[in-house]
Amino acid sequence: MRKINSTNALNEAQLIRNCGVVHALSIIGGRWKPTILFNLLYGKMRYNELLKSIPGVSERMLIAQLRELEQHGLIRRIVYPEVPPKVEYELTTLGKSAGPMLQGISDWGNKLRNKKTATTKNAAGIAPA
Amino acid sequence: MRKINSTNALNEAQLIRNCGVVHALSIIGGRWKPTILFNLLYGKMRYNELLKSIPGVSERMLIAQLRELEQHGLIRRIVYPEVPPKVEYELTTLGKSAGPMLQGISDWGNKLRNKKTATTKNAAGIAPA
DNA sequence: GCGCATACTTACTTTTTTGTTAGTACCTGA
DNA sequence: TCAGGTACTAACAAAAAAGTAAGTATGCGC
Repeated sequence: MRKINSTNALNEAQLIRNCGVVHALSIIGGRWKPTILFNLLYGKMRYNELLKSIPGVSERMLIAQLRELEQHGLIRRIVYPEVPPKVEYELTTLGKSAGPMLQGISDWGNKLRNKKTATTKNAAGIAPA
Repeated sequence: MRKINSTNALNEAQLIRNCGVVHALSIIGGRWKPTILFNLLYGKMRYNELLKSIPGVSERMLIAQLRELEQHGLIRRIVYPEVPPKVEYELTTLGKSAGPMLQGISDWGNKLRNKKTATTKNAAGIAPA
């Protein structure tokens, strides 16, 4: 849980106030949020669909990240009063507005990875597996 | 320290491989890196200058982040063989290439903050301090 | 030979994030 | 009445990130 008076928390709060990047990353950063957002860029998804399409997430983590994204207004939770339950998640306008930025970050990250692979080519010019 | 076989580390490694955003954030994310990079966008800086211009960093943290940025090839460490020592840090080409991306993230973060402030206006239309 | 300045290291503690496991609630159809 | 499907929740444990405090090396000027 967060200790609001730890140096750690105070530093973070101050950086969030002063640095747009830190602020943005506090909202879209973290282990699973980028992947969740990318999934939702293509349209609504149910909880179980997300769970299956993100290899490695635990239910706890998925729910936690969804809750945070919802609190920050990036996604909307749509509950259908059925049994068995049905819940869908979709991006809000704000969430969609993060799309180009995410794409920009993704492009930079991928370019970097390709560059690295290229640099590590062996004599035959074949990138390692 | 990192335990290379923890689920945590394995999940991270897998996401870094598959998601450009996670990959990029593993390099430019974290508490202090964005601020360091922004400082260096304007030119070379000495260790002590960085320390003073980033309120709240400890020496340990600053050094650790500088080392990581150096290892990832975003910055270059220039040592002048003088006494007292003089060390400068500057962005490499790769580091500079992160500039527009950082700006994009920053813009999104700042826009979000302004929007929030605007929404929290009181009846007189004056944003709270 | 002692303190000063710079750029770090090291050992250790606290805080935060992430993961594991075992539940809960609800109605349905067999 | 009992398993099945869906979307969670809660208690706890492990790992990672961040912070604290004290120390190191070097040559210079006094």
